[in-house]
Amino acid sequence: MSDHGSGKGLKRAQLARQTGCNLETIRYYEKIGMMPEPPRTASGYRVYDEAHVARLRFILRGRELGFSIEELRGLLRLVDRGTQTCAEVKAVTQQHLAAVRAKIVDLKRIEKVLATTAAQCSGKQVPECPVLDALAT
Amino acid sequence: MSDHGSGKGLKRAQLARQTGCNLETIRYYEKIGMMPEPPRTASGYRVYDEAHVARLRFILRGRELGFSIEELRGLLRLVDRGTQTCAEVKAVTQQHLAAVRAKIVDLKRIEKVLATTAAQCSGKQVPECPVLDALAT
DNA sequence: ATAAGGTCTGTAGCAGCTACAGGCTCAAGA
DNA sequence: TCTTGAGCCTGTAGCTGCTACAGACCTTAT
Repeated sequence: MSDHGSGKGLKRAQLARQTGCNLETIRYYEKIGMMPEPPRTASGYRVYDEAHVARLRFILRGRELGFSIEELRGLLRLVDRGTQTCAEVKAVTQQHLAAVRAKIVDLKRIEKVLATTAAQCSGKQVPECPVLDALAT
Repeated sequence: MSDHGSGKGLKRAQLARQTGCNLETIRYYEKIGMMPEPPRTASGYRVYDEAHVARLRFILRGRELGFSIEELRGLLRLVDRGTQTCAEVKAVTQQHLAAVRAKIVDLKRIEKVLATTAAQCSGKQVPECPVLDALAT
């Protein structure tokens, strides 16, 4: 009763390899309901198909773009419902885009402080340091 | 045997107010060794002085600038040793600056993808959406 | 005397994974 | 056939940096 890999199904490690996802993360996404529970072999091994590959790719790509799990859950709900509209998806995306832009602004502010402060450092073997002064402010 | 607030010492809530730090975070910083254990009143209340205020401000400012706890621990070790040099501090700072810049680059890339994709959305009540296509890629 | 507030402790929770330990199962070699 | 080693299974603990309780004590005001 062996179910060795010549059929169409993928085992977890194969899915991981195909998508570049960490092995354990796949199980995690299943646990939190982002990935559907796949069918199992008689001995309990998970068996994935192309739809699983596509969904996992979707999730990973979304994460790469910085969507939170909750945001992705929202998008996936729309997709799963099958009645999503471009308008709905666009709204989620633009909200996320705004958050990304805000983060960029924040980091640029930080960058400026760090850069100008570090530029004032003598870099010498002396105890006085403008960075410490800046932090002590 | 009351130790009410007319002396120089601050209680935890007062330190929190003076620094803008969350009440519980102070205890957390103590637990992880970022803040020294302050003296206590006879009944066990923590009593802080100006040095504690300065140190907490240092930590909070560092966090604001995105230094990790470990990075700050490094800086504080240098400071506590009392023999830090400008060169040492500068090294930590520039390393962090590089990380911040890398994050900015990353977010800008993300921003571009999101912006250009969202710009292609019709925003209509139709199921097709370029964002979903982009995610499915 | 008592009620309301502050403080104390330890512990659990958040995001988003990642990494075990301990036990099956499976394919292949001796 | 037996055994070895890899792979899979489960549950749970760890990571970062907090934040928020619960339940017990202390302090202050009335």
